[in-house]
Amino acid sequence: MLTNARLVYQPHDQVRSINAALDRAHEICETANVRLTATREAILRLLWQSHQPLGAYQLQQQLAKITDKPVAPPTIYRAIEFLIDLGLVHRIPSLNAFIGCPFPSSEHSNIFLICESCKTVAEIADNRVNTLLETLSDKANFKPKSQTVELFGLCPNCEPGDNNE
Amino acid sequence: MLTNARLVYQPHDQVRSINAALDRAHEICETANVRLTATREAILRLLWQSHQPLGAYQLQQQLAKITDKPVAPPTIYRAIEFLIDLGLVHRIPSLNAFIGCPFPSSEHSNIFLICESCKTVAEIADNRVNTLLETLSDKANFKPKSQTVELFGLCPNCEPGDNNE
DNA sequence: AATAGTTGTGTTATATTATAACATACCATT
DNA sequence: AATGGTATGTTATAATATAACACAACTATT
Repeated sequence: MLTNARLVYQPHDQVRSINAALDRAHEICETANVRLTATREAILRLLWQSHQPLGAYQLQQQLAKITDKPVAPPTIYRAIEFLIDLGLVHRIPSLNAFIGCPFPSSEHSNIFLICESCKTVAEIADNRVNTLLETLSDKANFKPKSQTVELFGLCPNCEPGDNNE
Repeated sequence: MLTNARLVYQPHDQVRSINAALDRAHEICETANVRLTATREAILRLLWQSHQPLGAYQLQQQLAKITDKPVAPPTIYRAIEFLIDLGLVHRIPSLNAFIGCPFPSSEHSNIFLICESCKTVAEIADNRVNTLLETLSDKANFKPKSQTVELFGLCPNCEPGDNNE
């Protein structure tokens, strides 16, 4: 099982992990022979900085603060699309929002743990889920291509009682 | 495993199954001591008739055809919310659309098989998925309350080659 | 059957999310 | 510096969803 739950739910060295991730993103773009432009990188950074998913218009506002040159929705959506195609960002359909993918490049199954209280989202990848879903699809003669799994509930920090030990 | 896949993917007696389902819906409402008004029932019927999920504005259009008295979005959304709360209808977040639940009242896990070609949606309920997701949540100290699982792919009728035998 | 309380709908306006269409700028290669 | 591809700017608008308040309809009790 692959997960960023510990990272998300506990304090850690944000800057360092983000820089490492950005390096990784640059590599990925180089390999794919596409450009991680300033706007795209800025949006990726914002999404990775936030453990809460951000909507397109939230991203627009945040960008405005940093770059003083306001950016219009189409640009935001185009950058997001670019990042999603590379597997660097995920869309969370039930929230109309986006979040940085903690383990890009790994083939995985997009299981999101969405905290209904603090809105924090962690991600899990687990092959057993894929396997099981494929088995079930098979029985229905359905050929799955991709999937989204969203769990709504309470993260350890918001769960009353025995918190994250 | 509970599923309506066969029903969705193969021709069957629509009218009869819908009437049975509506009877069931009336029962449920009676039990819950709430009212299945004309608008609500009409929307439920439309959703059950369609194996493709319908958006709120599509429902509005379809309703307009039947009732000649046009209904505004808030009414549509209110009816949908009502039906969702009763478990008679599901929202499919990635499509911003709604679909009738084939097995209301059963506690289940909302696994949607969404055909990318014909847009048909079948539903599966399977406890193993729930169990597995609960196990994974546990490891991350996450307490799940509800979930949505969406699979995108091809239904047997759209899958090239060996079709639904 | 009148009343009061609750629930449902009508109505208007508007918020929020997302995209279409076309123009311009940027960047790499020749 | 001309070309072709990629990225962004710009304007307008589509599509989805909700807020706020008024009115109507149903329900239960008198």
